[in-house]
Amino acid sequence: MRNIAGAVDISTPALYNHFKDKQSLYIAVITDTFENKSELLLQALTGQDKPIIRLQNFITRLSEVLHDDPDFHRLMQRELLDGDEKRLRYLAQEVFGNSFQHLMNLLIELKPDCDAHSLSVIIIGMVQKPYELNPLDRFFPGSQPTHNTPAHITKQVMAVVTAYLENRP
Amino acid sequence: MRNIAGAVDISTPALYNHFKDKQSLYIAVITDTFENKSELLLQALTGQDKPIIRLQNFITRLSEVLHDDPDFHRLMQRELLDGDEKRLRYLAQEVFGNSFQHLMNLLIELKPDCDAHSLSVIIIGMVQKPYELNPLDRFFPGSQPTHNTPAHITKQVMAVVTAYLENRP
DNA sequence: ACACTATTAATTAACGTTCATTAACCTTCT
DNA sequence: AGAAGGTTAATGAACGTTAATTAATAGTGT
Repeated sequence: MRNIAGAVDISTPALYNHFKDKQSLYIAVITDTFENKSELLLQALTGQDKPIIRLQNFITRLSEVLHDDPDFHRLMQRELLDGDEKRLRYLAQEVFGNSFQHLMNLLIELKPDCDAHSLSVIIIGMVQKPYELNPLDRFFPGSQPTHNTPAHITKQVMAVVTAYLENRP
Repeated sequence: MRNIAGAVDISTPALYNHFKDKQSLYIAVITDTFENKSELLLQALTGQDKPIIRLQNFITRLSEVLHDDPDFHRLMQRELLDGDEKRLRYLAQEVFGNSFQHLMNLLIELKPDCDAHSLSVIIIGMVQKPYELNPLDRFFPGSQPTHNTPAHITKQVMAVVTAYLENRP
């Protein structure tokens, strides 16, 4: 609370005129941050384009969001680690549930016999992990900063995913 | 420190007979935990089997490790979020660097023209994300506990990866 | 137009906890 | 004798929060 107050140049108790306590300030931050982002993702998934293009738009958008706003990513990871049940349920149902459902529908359109749920999780993992691993990756052999741009990630992920979607067993 | 002391049934100051301070206790925990796991992964990658089988062994092993020891996963995520540069360098170079290098070599064997670094990160993402998303996923539509077993994850990830590896453009 | 009042939002000072850590001392083996 | 490992009590810092007070702003009756 002292740090936040300092960052906006007011005294610590003045914060309490705007937020009841630390918990409700935190929830306000979470709500504001996540609702903006989920709106962006939903747009990409529900456009007028062909399914494969919508998938690509989603991957690009998710990648951009993670790239442009590292705080969003950190906040998400922190919630996944330590969020209590109530907040996680809110995030799952009210914030990201809709996008996740649309992603699954999209994948079923593209490959009717696929396990849409598992595949959705896997795709999110492919996109997000480069950013997550970044602090470690900097010290890995073969690491290049260009590997963490949305364009590069989209290209790589799409290559893998389309190979799977077009694969007729 | 109080909690840890309580968990091993000694008073808090008694901890200081065994660890200089909280920081060095934490580092001891990290070192112990991660060195065990990286050894397991390295074994899977460097066996006598055919490359594709070694890849599958790696995916299975990583999945098992994450599944059987949730504390390992949490510790890893926490380090990625908040670890200072020194600790991250140690983890990258001394603990996981070797495995990462072997994973890249393996992928180049399987698909010489691939971007081994990006693909390695992507594969790790596919395996790890189901566990990472688990707290949220429980509230998603279509979520099933069986989706988080090592066997299921290995199957799904291998299906996607082999489709990409076998894909001849 | 103007005094009166209520609300909002800021300030300084302080309180009560919790936390990691240390000091001083005791017990028990070798 | 002394090293190892335990205890209780105390210390100082950091943290979230409240109390008491004050300055500024908006609304209202005259």
